[in-house]
Amino acid sequence: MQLDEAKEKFIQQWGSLGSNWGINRTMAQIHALFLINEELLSAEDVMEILQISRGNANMNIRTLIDWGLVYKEHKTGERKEFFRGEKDIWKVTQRVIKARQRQELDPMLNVLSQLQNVEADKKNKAEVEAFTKQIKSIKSFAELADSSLTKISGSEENWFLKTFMKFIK
Amino acid sequence: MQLDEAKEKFIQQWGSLGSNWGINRTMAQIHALFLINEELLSAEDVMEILQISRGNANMNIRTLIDWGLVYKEHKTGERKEFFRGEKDIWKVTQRVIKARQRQELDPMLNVLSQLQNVEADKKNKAEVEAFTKQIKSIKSFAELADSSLTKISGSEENWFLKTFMKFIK
DNA sequence: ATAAACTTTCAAAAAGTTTTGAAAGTTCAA
DNA sequence: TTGAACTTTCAAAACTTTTTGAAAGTTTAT
Repeated sequence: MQLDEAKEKFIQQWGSLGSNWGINRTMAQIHALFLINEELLSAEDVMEILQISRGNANMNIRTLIDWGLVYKEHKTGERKEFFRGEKDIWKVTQRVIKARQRQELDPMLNVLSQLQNVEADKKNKAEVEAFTKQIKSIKSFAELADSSLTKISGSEENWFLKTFMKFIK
Repeated sequence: MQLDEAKEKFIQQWGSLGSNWGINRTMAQIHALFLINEELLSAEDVMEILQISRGNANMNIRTLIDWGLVYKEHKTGERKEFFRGEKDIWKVTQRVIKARQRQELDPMLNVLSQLQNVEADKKNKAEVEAFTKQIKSIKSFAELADSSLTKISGSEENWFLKTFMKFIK
């Protein structure tokens, strides 16, 4: 396979992976581009390489910066902003976990807490009890997942490798 | 909060969680309904409770059965098919992991393998080397994730609890 | 203070995904 | 074998999300 073809294929695959996981395709594609691109790129470069509009490129680069997956950089003598990607796939994983944990798990835990307080009356006592029990079990699990993810996203790669290497036997 | 309101809220939240993670909203809502519903339900019941069409209900119930999150059951004397949900949130997690691993991680690993064989020529030797190195590192990580997930999805809840309890300190 | 060079926003358009419901298919009791 | 009772399919419609690009905003060198 030729290098250009391989790059294209990687970008497409990463894009479709993202889009299957609720991350917009273009954002994932821009991220893929930065993962395999050694040079600094401007917003304009990204627009050209991926054939996307200015607004789209800008918005998604901003989000990638927010997530800590892309860094802003200045070339001396240039007005334009340049960007480079975080290349370390372990750091990438940690930052994606962090962003999505805040976005999804936190609101879920919030709702689950609210749902633990359901009023019962004579008629539906048993049903309310069953509901409350199930919500409690889901909430406990979500809390376990939450702290596991927090631990993972705050730890050194080395710790992770050691732990998981052991644990996958 | 009243029970009905709480159920409704849970179904909505589970639906939006699903839809943020690339699982269609209705499928997640049907799943939520089965998570908190003790009785057997027919396709018709699901249609009525969630106010969705026959085709939609049928298609998503089938997928939930495929994933191992809903079971088909027969009531004696009834022609109609009835369904009940898997209630154990740990089993639910394992089965979701398995389904999505097959759907997403396997194709990704596949593409990454292909991308390791890029032809270099005089001109772009260094660039090809950098690309191959990065792909290799992404692939190693994906393989680690894959085996971790396989281990998790094949293990007992108890093992999981013990391991993670220890590990979150 | 100006204007050139850039970045950001946002409403409308396009693209993508999900849902509907009528029609086709299947199953089962008689 | 029939037909009633159900399940499944699929093309079109509805809905949701993403993308565009022109206009507004910002920054910087002079």
